[in-house]
Amino acid sequence: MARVVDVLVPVAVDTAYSYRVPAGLVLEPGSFVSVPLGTRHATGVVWAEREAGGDNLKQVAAVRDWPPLRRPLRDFVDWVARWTLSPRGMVLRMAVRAQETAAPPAPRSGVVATGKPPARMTDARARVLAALATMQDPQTLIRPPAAPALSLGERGAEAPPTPSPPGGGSRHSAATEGRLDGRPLARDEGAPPVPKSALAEAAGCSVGVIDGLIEDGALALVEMPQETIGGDLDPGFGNTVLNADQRPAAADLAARVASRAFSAILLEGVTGSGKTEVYFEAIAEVLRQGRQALVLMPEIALTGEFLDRFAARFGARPAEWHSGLTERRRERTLRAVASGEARAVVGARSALFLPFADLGLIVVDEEHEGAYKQEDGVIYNARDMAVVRARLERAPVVLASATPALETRVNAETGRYAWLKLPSRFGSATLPDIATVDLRREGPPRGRWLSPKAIAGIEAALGRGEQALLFLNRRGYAPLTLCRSCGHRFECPNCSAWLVEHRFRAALVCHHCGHVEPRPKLCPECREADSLTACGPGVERLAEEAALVFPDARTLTLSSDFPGGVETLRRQLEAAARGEFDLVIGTQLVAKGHNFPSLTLVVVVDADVGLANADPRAAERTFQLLRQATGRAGRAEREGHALLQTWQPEHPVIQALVSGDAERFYAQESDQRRRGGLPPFGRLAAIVVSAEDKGAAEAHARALARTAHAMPAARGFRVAPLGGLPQGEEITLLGPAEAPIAVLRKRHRFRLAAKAPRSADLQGFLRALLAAAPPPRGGVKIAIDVDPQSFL
DNA sequence: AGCACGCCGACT
DNA sequence: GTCGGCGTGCTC
Repeated sequence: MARVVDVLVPVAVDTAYSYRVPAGLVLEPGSFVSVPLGTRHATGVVWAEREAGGDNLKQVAAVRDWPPLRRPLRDFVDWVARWTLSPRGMVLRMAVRAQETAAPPAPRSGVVATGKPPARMTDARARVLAALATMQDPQTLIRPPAAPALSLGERGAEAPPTPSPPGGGSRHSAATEGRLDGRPLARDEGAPPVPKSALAEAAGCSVGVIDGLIEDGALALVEMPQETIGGDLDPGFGNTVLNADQRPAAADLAARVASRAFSAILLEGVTGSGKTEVYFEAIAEVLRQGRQALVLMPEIALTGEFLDRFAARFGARPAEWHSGLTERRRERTLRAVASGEARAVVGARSALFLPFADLGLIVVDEEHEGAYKQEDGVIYNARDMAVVRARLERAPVVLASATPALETRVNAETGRYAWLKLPSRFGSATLPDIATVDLRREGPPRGRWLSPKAIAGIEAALGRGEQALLFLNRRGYAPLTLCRSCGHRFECPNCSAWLVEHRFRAALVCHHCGHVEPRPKLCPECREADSLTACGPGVERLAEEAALVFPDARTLTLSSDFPGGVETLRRQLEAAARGEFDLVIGTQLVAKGHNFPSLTLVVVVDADVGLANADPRAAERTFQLLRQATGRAGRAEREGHALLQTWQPEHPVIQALVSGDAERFYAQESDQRRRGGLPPFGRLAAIVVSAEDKGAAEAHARALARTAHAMPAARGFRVAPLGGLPQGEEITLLGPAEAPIAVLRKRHRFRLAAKAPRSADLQGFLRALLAAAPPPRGGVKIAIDVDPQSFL
């Protein structure tokens, strides 16, 4: 009887294929193998072994010498595939993509002095030798240039050396040497080698000069050990003094890590309460155990500040994982993660699929963030999948947030998650006091957006040498453009949303689908010239007003669509944090990005933005965003204030912000949603919607799409007739992470939405559904009973 | 996801 | 006459 293995291939198929194992080939579940697939070969993973014969099967072509995919990760792939209704191969693809695309690491080399004088001496050559002598002098040497503390690719080379922890210098080499794939290294006995590029920069010459010296025999090129990635972390490096709230929370988390068992914990703490320090203690415990920690971040691009804090606490930076890594760095990081060398990884949601050797903790920072949702391909919410992975790895998972998602709070209230609260700010800082400005009575004059109260507040803050933030979550110049003569409104041809004027770019832009058109001179409807009016403010327009009202203030306007990209944004945020600007104007990215030590006043220019959305989650979202934005004010010894400009000061969200009573707000909010027939939280559903006209149905579906959270494989479901609906109506079914997955039309027909997971499960489910309950006139309402935490 | 096969429009 | 568009269907 021939041996047979079932191999899952990273393509869009759900079943593992069977292959015959040639004699002498050693395979185990998790082994990476090359198998023939159609006309080509693919690298797949052995999912199961069998003894049964299969004579007409193709053969496994080869084994790859990659470390096998461990059981918990294989189980995770299966679980996520079922949950998201995706083919298992597509989920596997996410877990092995790194291996497939990564380039082998480039050998690192550096130069050392041979002591032999060069045949000819020039100015540049002298500078090189002098620079090398300085860089290799043990007196001036703080850390070798291969400093493992510097893990970020582009920055690694030029970043200043970090002081080494006491007794840490030798620890570094001990940690790096043993693990270099067994490759022999030309080790220099005394001075550490210096990379050519670094030496050239230090000497102020080109690499050519160094090559000349090597040619001459004055310098020698030697191989250097690879830098460590995410390793060399010291749990006792920068011990922090915790306050009375933090201490028990940190001890609780550390104990959970020590117990090596699964648990899910909501770590809820107001902005500035020191959540990060608390979960750092859990990471410290992971390091003491010699295991690995994963920290998920919603926006990895803007986490420079976090990396610095991490380095200050543990003596080195963690490994980073996100889409911006180069191929080589990706490969190095992957090896470090798989071998266990990388003890801590900070990453975007894709890091959840990394092949950790021994994962001891997952932290999901800012767990309420929408950025955790993957919206194409395999649709999932990384926050929920993190809980699943943690369970499979038998590790605790910490969900950290100042403003948890409603469903996470419900899970904490019902005891499904443990709940740690940090009620007060760190040190002497207190939460900012929040007041409203009633735009009906004390608003600005027509065409202006800053109320007298806001202006007075800003002037006072600037007068004291403090910073003020104007927060308006609306990009562009004006959200609506209309014709004064005929009333024509500019709408998007694709999605019927208003087109937003961007004056810097001289364009009208749809923020929904990205459609862009130039701003015309004439009204396209009535051909009238100069009749187009901008209505309402965006940050660009606010910047215009601020320049008028505060001509002397150093003002910075930030918006995610400004040219220059992430790097520019990061630099500007850092400059603002250093106090190089008096007045910062920005969209939600300033609410999240950074701490501003001298910021004492936040003016929310239009607190009603977002409240009018059809999105049933609008209130929750607005509460989270404004609480975060206003929380930027007041640090350390200075008191913070916030002003909310609003047309509806009595609105529950505004009231909750002013009173600071989050508890009551969350309670009201979940009550209200239950009464509105929305799925009770903690048991989220895929929803099929229906309404009078197609446009409204779609709008409603889209809004609900933002609310539903996940969908299991076709488990129990209920069908209820709506009745009395017009013929020809479309009904949209929502799936994992709130994506529309199918549109039901008329009677038994349905088509999958563009982004729908293409699994047999889903199609079979829909067919079964429609067969079991033929839609009544007009349509059906389908609620798929989903419990995203049903695994607990 | 790839990659084949397959059946209709404008080009060397 | 063929090169090539991307629609459909399959991969042990």
